[in-house]
Amino acid sequence: MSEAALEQSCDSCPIRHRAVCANCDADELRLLEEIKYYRTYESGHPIIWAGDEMSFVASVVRGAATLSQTMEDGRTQMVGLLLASDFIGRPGRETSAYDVTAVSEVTLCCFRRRPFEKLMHSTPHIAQRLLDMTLDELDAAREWMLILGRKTAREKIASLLAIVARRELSIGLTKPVGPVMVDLPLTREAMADYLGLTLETVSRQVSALKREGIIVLHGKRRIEVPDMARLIEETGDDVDGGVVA
Amino acid sequence: MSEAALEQSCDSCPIRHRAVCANCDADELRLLEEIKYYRTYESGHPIIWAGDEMSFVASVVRGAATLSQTMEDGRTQMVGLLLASDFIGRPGRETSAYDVTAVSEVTLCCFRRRPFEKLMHSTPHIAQRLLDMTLDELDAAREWMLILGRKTAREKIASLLAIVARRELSIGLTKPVGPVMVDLPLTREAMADYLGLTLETVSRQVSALKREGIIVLHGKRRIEVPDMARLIEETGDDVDGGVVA
DNA sequence: CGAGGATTTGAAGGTTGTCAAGGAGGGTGG
DNA sequence: CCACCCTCCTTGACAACCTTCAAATCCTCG
Repeated sequence: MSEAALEQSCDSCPIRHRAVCANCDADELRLLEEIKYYRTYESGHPIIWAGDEMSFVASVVRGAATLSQTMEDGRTQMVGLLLASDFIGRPGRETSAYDVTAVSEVTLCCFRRRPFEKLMHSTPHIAQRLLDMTLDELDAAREWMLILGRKTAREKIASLLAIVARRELSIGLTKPVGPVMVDLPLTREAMADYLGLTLETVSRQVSALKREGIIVLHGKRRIEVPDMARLIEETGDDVDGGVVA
Repeated sequence: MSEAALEQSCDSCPIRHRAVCANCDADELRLLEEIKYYRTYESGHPIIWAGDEMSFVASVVRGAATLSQTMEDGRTQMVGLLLASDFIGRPGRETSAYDVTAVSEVTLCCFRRRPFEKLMHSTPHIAQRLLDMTLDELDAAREWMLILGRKTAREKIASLLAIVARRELSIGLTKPVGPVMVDLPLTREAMADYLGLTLETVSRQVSALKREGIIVLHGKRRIEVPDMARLIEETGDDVDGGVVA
């Protein structure tokens, strides 16, 4: 990791209105700024290992990171995909329960843990926002449980693409009609760890969707979805938007 | 469902110190008592359907309920097991995202949703406690993701039994050493819906664990674990307590 | 005792995992 | 500038685990 020396004001922060600080007023922001610092991690590098002491909690400012668990024999399961504005760490807990890894260059806005916890008690705005974000994450985790437990390999792939596409749409990176471009910052192995599959199965199913024209690959990581409705049919979900996250 | 006419005071409530009201002082409890009422559901009966308007949120006082999602073609996945002191509903959301079903006779302590939401804003103790509980649920959901995505059928069964056993231990229903008795309020089908398996596979794996002496059945739903350590070996988890929930 | 649901068990088949080899792309050094 | 290497990806053959389909047994309740 590298220390980003620059002091950056919260006013110009790109995640100011979506992160854990979204509900804070000017005074509260000032308190946060006293305990915050930036840190950048290179793609592929670890941010925290499971069991490590967490000296900070943080917001993802830019880039993507994954949350994963690994069993003794090496089987690993991703349990979260952290994008801009997502929160890392659990107030009140000393150590991380998961591995956190940068999957692209990631910039974090870190808060020293102890002062942050104290601040949470004195400023309900932070705790309120964190509760909302945690409830959203819980819904997302439960949607994943359905995907992991009950969907076929093909449906899993389609679901992952649909979820990422939907998120890109919601941020406004693409228009809601016509072909959608999806930038997947994940290797085949990472996709497999997400979906509870092997990388070979992922590769086969991606190839199948490509053969059938449901997706078009532009390079390995850039995917075009000519017809979003057709992709969503492949997810197995209720067509009229029954999905949560 | 049936209305439980009895007025019950919070003072004698069995979940007083573990539910969403755990952090409340006497004054706050009085406010809660004004908007609370009890309701009982019979085993097998629905409490809420996904998409229904939620007029209340609630704490489970007694019994067990499940949270589940169902796909169009009938595949269902359980995403939560609600036991005594667990919270039902999401403040700020009008409708339920999941089916909630009683799997044993269940008594709920219900709060009308609107007043509860207002109370949450004025009394941080409630929001704080709810945040803690939600973070615990998120950890539990993520543990399930590992189970669903990466474990074998045998490991899944062992994990489910271990989780319920651990929970019974934490409530103090059994002693931490020697044989542990687990009361599983789930049919084989419900277990299957939990673990992302078919009921036949569940039955086969339970039989296998029984044959090998890792568990002893007393009737269909009551399970004895002679040696907890041996069961935990079968879960595939790190032996020295690496599991969260 | 009979009915119906829950559970167990068996046999066959399919989806996904495992093992293995080869291909594509990008960066480095001669 | 090109050969080489490394990583990621693709594809094939086979095996394993789990599901599906089917039937028998157990259990509870009227």
